[in-house]
Amino acid sequence: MKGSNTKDQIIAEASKLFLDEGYEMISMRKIATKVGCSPTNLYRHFQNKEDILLVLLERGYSVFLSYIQQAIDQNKELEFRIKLKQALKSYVNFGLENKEYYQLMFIRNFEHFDRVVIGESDRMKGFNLLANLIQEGMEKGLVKGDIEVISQSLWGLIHGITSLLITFKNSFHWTNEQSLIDFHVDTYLKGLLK
Amino acid sequence: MKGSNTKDQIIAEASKLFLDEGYEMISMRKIATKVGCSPTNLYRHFQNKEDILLVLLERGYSVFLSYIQQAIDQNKELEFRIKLKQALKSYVNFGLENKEYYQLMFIRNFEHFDRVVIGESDRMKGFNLLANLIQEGMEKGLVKGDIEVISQSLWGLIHGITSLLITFKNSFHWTNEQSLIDFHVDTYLKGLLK
Amino acid sequence: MKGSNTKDQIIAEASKLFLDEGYEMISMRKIATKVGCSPTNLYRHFQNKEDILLVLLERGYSVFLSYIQQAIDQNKELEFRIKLKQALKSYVNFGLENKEYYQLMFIRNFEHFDRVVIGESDRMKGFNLLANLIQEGMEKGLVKGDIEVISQSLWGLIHGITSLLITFKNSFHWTNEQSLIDFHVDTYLKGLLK
Amino acid sequence: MKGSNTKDQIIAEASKLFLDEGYEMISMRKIATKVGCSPTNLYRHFQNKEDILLVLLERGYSVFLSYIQQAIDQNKELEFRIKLKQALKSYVNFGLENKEYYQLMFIRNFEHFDRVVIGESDRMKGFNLLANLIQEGMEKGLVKGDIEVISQSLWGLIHGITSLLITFKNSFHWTNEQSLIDFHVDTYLKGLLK
DNA sequence: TATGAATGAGTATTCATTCAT
DNA sequence: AATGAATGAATACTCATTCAT
Repeated sequence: MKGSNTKDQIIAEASKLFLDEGYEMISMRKIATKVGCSPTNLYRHFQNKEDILLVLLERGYSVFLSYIQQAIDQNKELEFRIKLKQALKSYVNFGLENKEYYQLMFIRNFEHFDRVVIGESDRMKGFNLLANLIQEGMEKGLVKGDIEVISQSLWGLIHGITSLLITFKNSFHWTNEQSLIDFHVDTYLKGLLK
Repeated sequence: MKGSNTKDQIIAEASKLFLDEGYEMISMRKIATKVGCSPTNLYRHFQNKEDILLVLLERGYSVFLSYIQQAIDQNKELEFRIKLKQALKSYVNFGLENKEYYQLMFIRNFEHFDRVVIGESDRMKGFNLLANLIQEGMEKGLVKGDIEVISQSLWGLIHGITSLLITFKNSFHWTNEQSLIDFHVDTYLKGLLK
Repeated sequence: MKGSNTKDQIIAEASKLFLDEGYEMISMRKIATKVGCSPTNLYRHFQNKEDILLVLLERGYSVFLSYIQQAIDQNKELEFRIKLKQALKSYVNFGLENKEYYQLMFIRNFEHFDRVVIGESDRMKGFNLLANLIQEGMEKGLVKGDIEVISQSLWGLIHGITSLLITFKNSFHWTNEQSLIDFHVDTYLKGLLK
Repeated sequence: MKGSNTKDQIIAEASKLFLDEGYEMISMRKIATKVGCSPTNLYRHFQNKEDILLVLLERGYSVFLSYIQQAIDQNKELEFRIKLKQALKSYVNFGLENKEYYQLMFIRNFEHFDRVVIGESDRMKGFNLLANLIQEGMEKGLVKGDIEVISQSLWGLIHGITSLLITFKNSFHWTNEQSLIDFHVDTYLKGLLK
């Protein structure tokens, strides 16, 4: 009828496997076995292994952007501090709710794959949404400093907590996730704003 | 000193290769070629490929701890804020000056390798040095809150900026590194400290 | 006429591909892509890949025989030397004007394909037309010697120049084709005929 | 001690297989099986499949040149006609005594393999030895015409009989090989000389 | 301290072909 | 008359590793 079911299955299994064991450790055979089809059949749906990753990344970026955009849209009319905080939390939540995507998009670096560079601009789009917010804060006199420095620092702030929670999710004793994130963002914003 | 020269060469070449192309992409043959010896010879010095990584991680943790410890020792007598800031900056500098180690220790996750778990306690030691500092700040009344939450947030803060600078060192236009780090830490500490 | 258009297209594309890259290098998928249909569809028109080759060879032999026969018919009443020369030139021209067929029929050897043996008798028919001519020459007292030896030598003569011109058409600097062939045949016939 | 025995074995088995079934039909596995070693081991001795072919061709060209050169050297002082005939027969004999080499060098065309082009110049060397002989004949007034045309025609003469005897060795009833070759060359030379 | 020879298991990928529609 | 989905078997090649020397 609509999209092939197998293709979706492949994406689902591949993203799980890629996160759990790493892209290079996963063979087409392993994916096929999980999906329950022949390795050959994977090539009906994707040009090659890299192509699976590419499609995965594209989906990831699209979901990512919708997270950020939605947070900004929903809090349009609210106070700047709240709007900014919600956007930052949205970023972290995207990561925690989509660990596979986050890892592939922001922790691993696939730029040596030529075709993956496409994704770069998508990563940029998300970054720019953040930068625009900061710009707004500066215009309102709530934020001071170099907009590039501030944006990059903010990215570091939220990437740090997100990636740690993903990478060491099992090997470190984390306090309650949401309080940690709240504290993290609040503390930084207390220093940044006004 | 003691260890053979070849062994050091192997570690040097392996760590470069592991960072540049990823642990899984590097074969024993590639390492041997770089070192200029036979693949077989690697096995005289290391049990297997995983063992090279293990030794590498051990060295990395040792260097890492010395960075943090030194920062704390050197600023023992200074104001708490400065001491803390220097410790945090030390962490970041360790990463930037030892990108290979940092990536293997904090960005990649090798916990599926049984023997690597040993390293966990070393990572913990570094974390505890930080936590002790916070403890000191709390005792002095300069910091308030849950010590675990604060330590983890602080780790997120500095891991974020460090890992971004390493992972996307070529594919993102960064502002001046040191000013960025200064701003990053200062802003957060402004919010954290009394 | 009768056969579907697709079947002709398949034969046309397949023979080009087989010559350019070799029978083994060409996959059903490549043929299908060139034709612009699905690989599956090839099997509606041919039993399998070998069958495509077989049909191709059959067509080739039929064209081949018509070349030789026509040369003989058209020069029936002329002097023997001219008749023979025209027949020989016809052979060469068949090759040069049908390089794909010539290569498959006379340069490659597909006798390990059971079904291809059928073609053998066709190759024989062409050979026999030549032998008959020689027979005629012997009866007229113009040619002397063992008819088998002469026929085989003649075949070698024209096969040599034809196959070289086809196989090394790009990698050797040939003089003018037709003068070369004329010289080739004339020189030999000068030695052969009375 | 001297050269690895396995390498020679590989070359021996590969050349047989390449002739019998064709380069493309032969897999590394098949070669390894014949040799009695693992497929992997082939890669210790050759970079890849193409490299086996390349080494084979190089050996072939070297043997080929020695055949021709020897014939010329040995008959240096003899009458031109005999010298030329011996050179031509040498060419044919090289083919018949080294069918695998001849097929790979003169019947198949591997020029789409970049590295094989090297061989081109070697093929040229053999051709030039022939051309030089003709040149000598022309200087002695025994041969008349365009030297290029004559050389190419001569090549066609001997390639034709050689390649037919190799390609259709089993599927055609040949008269006695040596008488056929003698007749073939003699007839042509009768037309060519004086 | 080092290496050349070797291998079993694995890699991504392509093959000719079939089947249900 | 044609196709999309699928596959088992094969392809060239690379892997980490071992063993005899």
